[in-house]
Amino acid sequence: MEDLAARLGVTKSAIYHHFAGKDALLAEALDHALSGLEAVAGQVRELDRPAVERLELLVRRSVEVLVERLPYVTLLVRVRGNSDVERDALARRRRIDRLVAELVGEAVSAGDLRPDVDPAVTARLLFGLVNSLTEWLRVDGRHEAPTLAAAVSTVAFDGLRVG
Amino acid sequence: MEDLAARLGVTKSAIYHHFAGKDALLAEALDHALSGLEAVAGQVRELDRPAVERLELLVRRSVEVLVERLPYVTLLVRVRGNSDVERDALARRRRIDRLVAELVGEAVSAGDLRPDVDPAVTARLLFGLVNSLTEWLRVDGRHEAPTLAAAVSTVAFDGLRVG
DNA sequence: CGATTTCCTGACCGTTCGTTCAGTATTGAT
DNA sequence: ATCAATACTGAACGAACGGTCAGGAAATCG
Repeated sequence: MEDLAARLGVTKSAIYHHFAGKDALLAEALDHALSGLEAVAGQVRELDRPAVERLELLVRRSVEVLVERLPYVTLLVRVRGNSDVERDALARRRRIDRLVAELVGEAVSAGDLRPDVDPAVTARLLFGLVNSLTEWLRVDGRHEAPTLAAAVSTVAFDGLRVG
Repeated sequence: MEDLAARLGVTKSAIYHHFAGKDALLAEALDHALSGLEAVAGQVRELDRPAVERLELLVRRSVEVLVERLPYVTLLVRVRGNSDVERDALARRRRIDRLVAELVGEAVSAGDLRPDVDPAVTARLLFGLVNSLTEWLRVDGRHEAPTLAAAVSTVAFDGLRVG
């Protein structure tokens, strides 16, 4: 809170004028990440297309949300459940993860995704890949969201190897 | 330190009998992760094989080290550089990342990896994928290291899609 | 203009947490 | 049995940190 206040050029008290406490501040920030991700999840869920296509769209849109709301998603992926607020965020995240797992399962059943890798593992690797962007991405114009989304999608679905 | 002491069933002072301080403890733990990863990096570097093969071997071996030393690698990937010890660890990690980037570059030049994705991005996605295992992996016998290494390698190099 | 709400400061409180240290068992070698 | 090294405990210290509160500018409105 002190660092944050210093960065804002105000005192800690000023922050407490606008937010009930550290937790409330965290909750708002996490909600900004989660609401974006939940929006694309809902959007994808209602789509009347094969599971693979919906999954790929979910991945691409998630990357776009991640780029657009990078600081908030970065915060989200670092949450470990050390407080009620964090546990609530994890619960919301898990709901999205479940959608991913479902789509992977459907896509495997439909014969569009390889069945030789455990679907549960596939789902986790898929979003591990997406979320790993927060480890190095900087919004400096060097990486456009759609380009990055395409790269992630290509690597995940088609692999790095040629031929 | 308090939590740690409690978990060990001793007082905090007992820890300070064996370690100079929190930083020294962290340094040893991080070194245990880094030495393992550096070992496979060195092993791969000396191999006289095509870059793709060396890269794939590096990925598989890294997954095995990650599984074998899970708590330590988990610690490592959470380090952000908030102290000298953490910055030293990051520097060592970056050296390994550079090897990955070099191998990806070579493999692309050799025509074995797709050139339509920025090699720097490819390298980061590749190890983002590997390191994302720390987010959910639990060593409970449900996931054998070689199986997991194969899954990661398959997804990264051949992709999820069939055909 | 005055009144009220909004925004913010500065000082302070209580807790947490890494660390220190004097003293005490425990172990092992001679 | 003696001595010394080793392995701790318990109490305390001090800095860091989240949070509170009385009061004062600054903006807003009738």
